[in-house]
Amino acid sequence: MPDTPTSQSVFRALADPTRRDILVMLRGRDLTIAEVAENFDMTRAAVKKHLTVLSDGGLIHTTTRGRERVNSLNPAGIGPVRDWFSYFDGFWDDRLSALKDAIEKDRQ
Amino acid sequence: MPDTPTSQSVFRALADPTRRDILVMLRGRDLTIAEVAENFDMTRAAVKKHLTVLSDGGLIHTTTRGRERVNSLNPAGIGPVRDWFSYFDGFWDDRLSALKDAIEKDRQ
DNA sequence: TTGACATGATACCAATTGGTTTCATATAAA
DNA sequence: TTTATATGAAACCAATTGGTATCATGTCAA
Repeated sequence: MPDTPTSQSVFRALADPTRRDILVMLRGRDLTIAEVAENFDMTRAAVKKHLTVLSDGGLIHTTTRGRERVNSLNPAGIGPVRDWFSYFDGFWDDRLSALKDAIEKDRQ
Repeated sequence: MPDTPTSQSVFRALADPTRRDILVMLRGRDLTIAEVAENFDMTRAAVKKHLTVLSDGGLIHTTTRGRERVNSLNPAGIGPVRDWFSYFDGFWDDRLSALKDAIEKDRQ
């Protein structure tokens, strides 16, 4: 049983481009480790490590199917990131809107 | 002039807890390097490095005020992250809704 | 059972990262 | 002008990271 994902483990998981690509891949369908590894120019062992980091971050979960391990996106995994970004509610959005308005105005 | 921030530079900037804390700090008001550094148990030089990474990621921008450098949040900086997450539009949200519905149903 | 396959786990390595110290430079203030 | 302040920059260091190769374990198939 992994620890409950912390903000740190999620942000860390998202920090690597290979891991972000894996997430995009899993968006379509669940994949075994070997299937994920086919898409990269690195060993299965390296891919396995990335999958472990993604799992620690709660962004995927893994089930056993015979001798295979099937990796799936965890839809709730993004939660801590959303939560963290909520610190900026009323900042990013407000200022972004203000920026858009300013650009609009500038065009006229 | 820094390079245009890539997804990678933004995600990398967000991966460190100190840097995320700095962003939260800057939410309230703009701060000089020394002011930011007061809040951490590390040297100004270390804080400066973090600020450079945040700047490379386009999450802050810096202006000169005499001998001081004032750091401010860049509201547009979060853009690449939003863009990347849009790969999952119709996944995270849909499945989260489905999950919520399932939980609701289970309660009844 | 025996062999092939899918994965787990470990040791190892080079590059990156987050931190330090030290020194140089530019601006403010006495 | 002299001195203190705020920052920039570089050299250096230990820990972490992303990768490899190797070997052990568990499962499927003939």
